[in-house]
Amino acid sequence: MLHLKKQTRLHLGWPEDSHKHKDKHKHREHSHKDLKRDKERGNLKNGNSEHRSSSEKKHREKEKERLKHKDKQKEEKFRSSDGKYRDQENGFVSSLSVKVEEDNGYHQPIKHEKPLKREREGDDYEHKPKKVKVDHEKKVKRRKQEDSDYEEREEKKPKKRTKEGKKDSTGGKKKAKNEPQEKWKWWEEEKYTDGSKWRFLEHKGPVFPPPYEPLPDRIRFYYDGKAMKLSPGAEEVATFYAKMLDHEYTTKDIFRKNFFKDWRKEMTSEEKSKITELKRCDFTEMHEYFKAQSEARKQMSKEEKQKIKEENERILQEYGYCVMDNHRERIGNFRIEPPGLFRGRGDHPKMGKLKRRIRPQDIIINCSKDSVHPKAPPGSRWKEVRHDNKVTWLVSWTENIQGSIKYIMLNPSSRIKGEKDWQKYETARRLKKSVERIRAQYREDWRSKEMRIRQRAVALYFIDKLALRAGNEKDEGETADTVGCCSLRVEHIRLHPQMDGQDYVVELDFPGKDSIRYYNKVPVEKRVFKNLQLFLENKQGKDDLFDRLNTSILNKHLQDLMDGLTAKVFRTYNASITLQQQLKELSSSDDNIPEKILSYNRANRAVAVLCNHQRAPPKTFEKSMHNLQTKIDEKKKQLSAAKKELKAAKADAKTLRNEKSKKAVEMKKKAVERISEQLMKLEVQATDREENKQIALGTSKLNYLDPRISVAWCKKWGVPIEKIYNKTQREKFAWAIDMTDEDFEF
DNA sequence: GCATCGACTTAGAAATAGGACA
DNA sequence: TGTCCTATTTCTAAGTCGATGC
Repeated sequence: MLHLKKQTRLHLGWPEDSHKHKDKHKHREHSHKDLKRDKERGNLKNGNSEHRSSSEKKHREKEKERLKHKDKQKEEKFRSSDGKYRDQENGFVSSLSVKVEEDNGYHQPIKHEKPLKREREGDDYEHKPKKVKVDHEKKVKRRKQEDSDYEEREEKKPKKRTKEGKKDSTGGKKKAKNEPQEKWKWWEEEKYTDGSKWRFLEHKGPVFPPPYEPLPDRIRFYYDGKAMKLSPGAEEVATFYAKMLDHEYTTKDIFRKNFFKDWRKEMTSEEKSKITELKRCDFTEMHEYFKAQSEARKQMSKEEKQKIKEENERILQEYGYCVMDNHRERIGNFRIEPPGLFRGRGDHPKMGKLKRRIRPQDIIINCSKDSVHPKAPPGSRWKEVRHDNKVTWLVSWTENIQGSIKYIMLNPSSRIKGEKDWQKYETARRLKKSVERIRAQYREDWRSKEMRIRQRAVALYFIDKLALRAGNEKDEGETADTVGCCSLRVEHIRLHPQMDGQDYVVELDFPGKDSIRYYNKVPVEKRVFKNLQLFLENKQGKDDLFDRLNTSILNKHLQDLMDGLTAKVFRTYNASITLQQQLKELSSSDDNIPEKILSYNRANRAVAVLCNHQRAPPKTFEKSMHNLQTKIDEKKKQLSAAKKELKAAKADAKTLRNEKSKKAVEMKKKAVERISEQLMKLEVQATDREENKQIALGTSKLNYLDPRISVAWCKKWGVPIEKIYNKTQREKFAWAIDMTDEDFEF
């Protein structure tokens, strides 16, 4: 059983490994600290474990025992202190002021405009009985039928657009809210097979951030201690910095340097000649002003807050939805990113640079030719309006930091996202069928005569076993120095023929995505170890470990092994299969709902550890733990008092020997049991929270775990789905919730 | 074969909402 | 009713991977 202990990296289901290295693979730790913890607490149960304890009772006793002796030692930090990786300490960021949009020539929500044309979900859609799969022929037939339906519908469109649209301007949301049963089951329909993403797309375009509002005259900027009025352009950029004064970013040299350089570009020549050093600038008055503003916002009356809320809701209704193929779908991010200072993660060479304001002439609109095109704000034009139904985005622009394209796309609850998500898990399930063959293949390849094949095989082993990311090459100097599997360098790996009583231990230590540190010591098979030794020969720290490999080569090979297979499918597969295995092992019919949920969270946590999903400990973590501890202490006192009372009652019963006193004993006994139970729950909660301190569950839940596993589990064990998925998550996974039976197997 | 681009998914932090509690 | 926490939502950076062009 998985005991109440710190989570360690799981051992995935590896038959070949287990028969060859049974004992060694027990220790697939996540870090030094986990290694230590494991030693202290025994290993996390793994998928192949032969030591599954059968009794839940035993488990609970052990749990209690462990809790009693819980090691209070502070956790060793995941991150190294050499500044190479992201410091996850949260700094405070002063929030931007919220302003009501004004007409500045930019797009802003316009009241009482012609309402968005909306055809209710299901208007034309013929509801079909629930089913999980449709066979191919049927699918094609259906899609064809739909296409002709579509054409018919499209013909009717213009009329509806003007008439019905107006009539239905505000009713849509209410209707949707009141009648959730009307939700469109896109998963019962056919997918497009021609590569197109939609047939009809209509939307209102993006919402621009409010224009810059100059500071009141009383708020001054000081240079060399002297007040100085800045030009509006320079002042705006200065406010970006002023707002971040409390943030750790402003202590970083690169950030300051980049900011100052870009700021000077916005200055008048006079300002430029005066302001030559950042350290002589004093933004504190501005900073205080924004802090006061944010405070004032918090102090707003209920009515004021309500008004803002209503206004936001109105904007959401108007701009937050589009019509795609006859269905009103929620847009994910319909607001244009406001200007500010770039917050790159880790040691990002561009942090602090000015992220410029996006104007309508920067924007490309994508919509149907025959839709009502979004209007550019008065006095402006879009860069382009195109009609590309081979893509899913509605709006795009090029950002000025990396020169990359940003998009406005649909919400995860939309058909277009959901279909893709579903497909992703189906690919992972196909991998399940092929994984043994693929593993056998790469094991064979470890012995290849060709170096490139050996490298490919060892890299794939890491991707499979450790759920590493592929690791594309990155532009040096343009982004933070992070790596994935294929881009690992010599400096990221150490080989230990023997370590902590284990043979062939590989120590991995590198900055991964978002500069999150990956640290792991893992015993590998001898052949892998020998290969790694070979790869390292005559190389320096900065050299690539896999110099004959890149993600393109790897993915091409994977494509040959299985249709649709890429490196990231392994992460999805291993995450989902781990969840399923863990849920099987941890769930017990003896458990009550909270205990079952705890098991679920543990299974989820096992995946998060596997995928190295870390988070900064919440700012209030220590405090909240302290509060919980206080509750526990109080409960303990209560328990000892109850025990005393029980003892006294027993003594009474012994002397009195009557029914009443016997009853009293029973009552007191029950009280003791009840309080014990409550205490245990609190302690479990504390452990759960402690275990979660630096682990983020959300990412895996949202992106890696086939929701059907969770839905099936909920159904099987009678756990309400709401306990596992919140509203947003239920919307995203509506397809899985609707189609999954309790016997679903990933 | 490579560099670059474009589209899309995955990611943690920050902002905000809302519920528990005094 | 206000305050404090936690949970949820929003935001946008940072990945993956296929297409394209030379």
